Amino acid sequence: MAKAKINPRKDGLQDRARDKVNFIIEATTQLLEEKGLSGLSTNKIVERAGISIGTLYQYFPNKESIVHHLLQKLFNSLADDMVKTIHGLDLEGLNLKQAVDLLMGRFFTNHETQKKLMSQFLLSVVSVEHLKFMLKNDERVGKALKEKFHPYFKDLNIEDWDATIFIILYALKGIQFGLLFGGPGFDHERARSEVSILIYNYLDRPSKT
Amino acid sequence: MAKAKINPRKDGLQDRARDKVNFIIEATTQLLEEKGLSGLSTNKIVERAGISIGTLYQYFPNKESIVHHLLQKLFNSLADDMVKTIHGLDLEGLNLKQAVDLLMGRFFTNHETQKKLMSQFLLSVVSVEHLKFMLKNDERVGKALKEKFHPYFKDLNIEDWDATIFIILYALKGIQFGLLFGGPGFDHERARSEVSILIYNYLDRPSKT
Amino acid sequence: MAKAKINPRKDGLQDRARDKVNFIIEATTQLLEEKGLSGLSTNKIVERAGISIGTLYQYFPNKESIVHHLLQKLFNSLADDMVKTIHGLDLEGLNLKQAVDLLMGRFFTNHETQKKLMSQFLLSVVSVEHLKFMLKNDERVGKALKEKFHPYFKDLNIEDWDATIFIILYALKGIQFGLLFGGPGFDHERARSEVSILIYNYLDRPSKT
Amino acid sequence: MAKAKINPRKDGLQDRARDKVNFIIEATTQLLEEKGLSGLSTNKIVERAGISIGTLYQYFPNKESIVHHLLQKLFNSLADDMVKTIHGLDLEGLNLKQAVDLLMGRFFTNHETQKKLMSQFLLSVVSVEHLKFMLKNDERVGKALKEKFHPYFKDLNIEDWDATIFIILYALKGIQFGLLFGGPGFDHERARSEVSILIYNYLDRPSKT
DNA sequence: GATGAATGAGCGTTCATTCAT
DNA sequence: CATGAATGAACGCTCATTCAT
Repeated sequence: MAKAKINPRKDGLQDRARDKVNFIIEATTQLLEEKGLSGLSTNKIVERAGISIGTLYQYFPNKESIVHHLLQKLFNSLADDMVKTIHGLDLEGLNLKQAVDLLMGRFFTNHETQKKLMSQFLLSVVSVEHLKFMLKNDERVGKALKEKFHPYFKDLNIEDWDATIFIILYALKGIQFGLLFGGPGFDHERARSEVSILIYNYLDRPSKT
Repeated sequence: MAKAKINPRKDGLQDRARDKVNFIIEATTQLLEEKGLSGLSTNKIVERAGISIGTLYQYFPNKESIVHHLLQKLFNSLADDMVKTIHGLDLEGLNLKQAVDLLMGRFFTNHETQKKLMSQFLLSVVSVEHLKFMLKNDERVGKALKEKFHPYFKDLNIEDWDATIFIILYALKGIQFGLLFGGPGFDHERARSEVSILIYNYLDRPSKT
Repeated sequence: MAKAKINPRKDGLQDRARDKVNFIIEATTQLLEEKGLSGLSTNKIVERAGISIGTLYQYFPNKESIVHHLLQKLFNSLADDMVKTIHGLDLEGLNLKQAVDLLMGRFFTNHETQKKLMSQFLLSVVSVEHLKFMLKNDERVGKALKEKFHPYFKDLNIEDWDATIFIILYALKGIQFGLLFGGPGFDHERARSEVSILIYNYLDRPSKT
Repeated sequence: MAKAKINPRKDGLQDRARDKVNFIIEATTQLLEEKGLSGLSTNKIVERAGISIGTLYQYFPNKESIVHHLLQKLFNSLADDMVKTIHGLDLEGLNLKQAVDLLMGRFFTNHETQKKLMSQFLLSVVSVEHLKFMLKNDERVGKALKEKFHPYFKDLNIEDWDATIFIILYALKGIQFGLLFGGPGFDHERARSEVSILIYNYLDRPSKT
C-alpha cells in the first residue's frame, strides 16, 4: 500500500511495460490463429498491437522470442490447469474406479478452451526445443498424478510407476489430439467413458498368474 | 494397355514428368530434414533437384503445394506400412494377449525410421488441412485393425467397436510422440511391454458386473 | 568470329550480364561521389542503376562486395596507368635528372582524373583489407620503377633499392594527397618541379665520405 | 578569473558538462577502435558512457557531430605533439644533417601510438570536411618547422620555402601511411635512415650550376 | 516443354532522434 | 537538466513467382 504511494511512477512504468508485452502476445496469438506461423510477421504484429516496430524490439529481442514466450505461457497454463485440477480432486472414500472416472471427467472439462489452445500449439510448434519445453511441463502433471493416486498404489499390481504414468499421460494426449482433429461427430461423452475404461483397466490389471 | 502401345511417346513424357516430380519431392524432403520448413525455398529445391525454377512451376502451382504433396506421400506411406503390417499378421492359433503382443512388436519395429519421419512431419505441419488428411489415413489403419481382430470380437465385452479402435489408435499415436521427444533414457522395450498391457486390458476388460 | 555466330545467345547473355554489373558499379560510383559511403544503400544503387533489388543480388552477394569490386577496379586502374606510363617512358640518351623530370611530368598528367578517383578512394576506404589490396598494386608500380631505372643503378650510391623505391612511392602518394586536399592555390607546376628535386637528390645522393 | 569567483555554481555545471562531453568522446573513441565507424551507434555510445540518450542530445545535435568533435580533438592532438616536438628540439651547435636526423628520430618516436590513432582516423574519415580540418593543423606543423629551421635557410639553395615545407610534410605523411599498412617486415630503423637521407638531400641540394 | 534472368513485395531488424515525464 | 520509452524511416536481403526466349 505505502509502496504504491511512494513509487507510483515506477509502478506505472512497469504496468505500461506489462501492457505492451500483453498487447504483443495477444496480437501474436490472434495472428497465429488466423494465418498460422508462416503468416506471422513482426510488422503484422505491431500493426495489430497498435505499437511501433521499435517498441516491439524493446520488449523482445527477435521474432522467435515472441513465439517462444507465447508457447511457454500456453504450455504453462495448460499444465497448470491440469496440475491444479489434479490437486483439487477429493478422492476421499472413492475407490480407484470412481477416482479415475472423476479425473477423466475433469480432463474433459473446458474442452472448448483446450481445443483452441491445442490448435494454436499444433500450428505453432516450430522446433524440438518447444517440444522439450512442453515435456518439462508434462512431467509436472505426471508428478501430480503420482502423488494424488499414491494411496491406491499398494493395491495395484504395477512394477514401474514412472513408466505407467508416462503411458497414461501420452495416451491421453494422443486421444485429446484425435478428438480435436478427428472426424466429425465423435461423441465426447462416449470418449470420456472409453478413456476411463482404458486407464482404469490399465491400472487395475489382473496379476500375471 | 492399348494406350501404352498406341502412344509410347506420351508415356515417355509422362515418365519424364513423374521423374521430375520425384526429383522435386526428393529434394524437398532432404531440405526439410536438413534445414526445416523455414529453411525451405523454391530456389533451393530446384538447385538440389537439378532442374530450373521454371520447370518446378510446370509441375506445382506454388511452394505450398509441394509440401502438401510431400506430406500426403509421407502420411500415405506411414499408414500403408501400418495397414500392410496389420494385414500381414498371422494370428492363427493365437489368443488375444498373444495377438496384441505381436501387433505391438510390429508397432515398435523400425522405430528409427519413424522417428525421423515424425520429426519431419511435426516441423512441417502448417495447416489444419494436413492434419485432416492424416486422419483420413488413420481411418484406414483403424479399419484394418477392426478387420484383423474381428475373430476376437465375440469373446469381448465391447459395446462400440469404432470408439474402441479410435481410442487405441490415438493412444498409440500419443505414446509414439512421447517416446520420440520424451526425456532421455526411456527404455523402448519397457514401453512396448506397457503398451501391450494397456491395449490388452482395454480390450479384454472385465464385465461391469 | 565463327564463335560469335555459333553462340550469339550466350554472348548476348554475357553482354547483358556485364552491362548490369557496369550499371551497378556506375551507380555506386556516382552515389559515393555524391553522398559518401554512409549515404550508400542497396536501394539507392538499384534506383539509380534502373534495375530491381533482386537483380542486384544476382550479380553481387552483398553490399560490401559491390564497394569491394569498385575499389579493386579503381586501384587496378590507378596502378595500371602508372605501370603503363613507366613502361612507356623512353629514357634512351637521358641522364638521371632528365629521366626523373620526365617521370614526374607524366606523374602529374591527367591530374583532374586522378583527383576524382582519389577523392572517391578516400571516402570509400572501409577496411584495412582494401588498404592491403591497394598496397599489392603499389608493389607493381614499384617493380616497374625498379626495372625502368635499372640502367642508372650502377652509378648511384644506394644500398637498399627496395627501401628506396618504397620511400619514393609513398612520398609521392602523400604529396599527391596534399595537392588534392591542400590549401587553395598551390601551383602544380611548382609542385612538379619540387618533386623532381626531391626524388632526384634522393637518388643521386652524395657519397657519405 | 573574476568569473570563477562570482559564479562557482555555474562553473560546477560547466565542469559537469565538460565531464559529460568527455565521457561521450571517450566512449565513442573506444567504440570506433573496437568496432569501427559502421559499428558505432548513439545507443551504444550512451550505454558505454553511462548516460542516457537524452543527455547525449543535450551536448551534441546529432551523431555526426560527435565523430566530428572526436576527429578534431584527434587531429589537434596529433598536430600539437608534432608542434611541441619541433619547438622542443635543441638544434644549438648542430649542422643541418644532424638537425634533420634529430627531427626524424622524433618523428618515428611513439610510432605505436600513432599507428593506432592513424588506423582509427582512416576508418573514420567520412567527409572532405574532416580532411580540410586536418590540413589546417598540418599548416601549423609546417609553420613550426619553418621557424625552427630558419637559421639554416641562408645557407640553402631554396627558392620557395612554403613549397618546400609542403613537400616535406606530405612526403612524410605518405611514408608514415605506407609504414602503417605496408607489407610486413619493413624495418623502421631503415625507414628512419632513408627518410633522413630524403629530407636532408632535398634541403641541402647542390646548386643548379 | 525448359530455362533462368528479372522482379518487387515483404521480411526481420537497427538506430538516430523526439518528447512527456 | 536528465531520463528512456517510443517512434518509424530506412536498411540489407530473401524468395515466390513470372515470362521472354
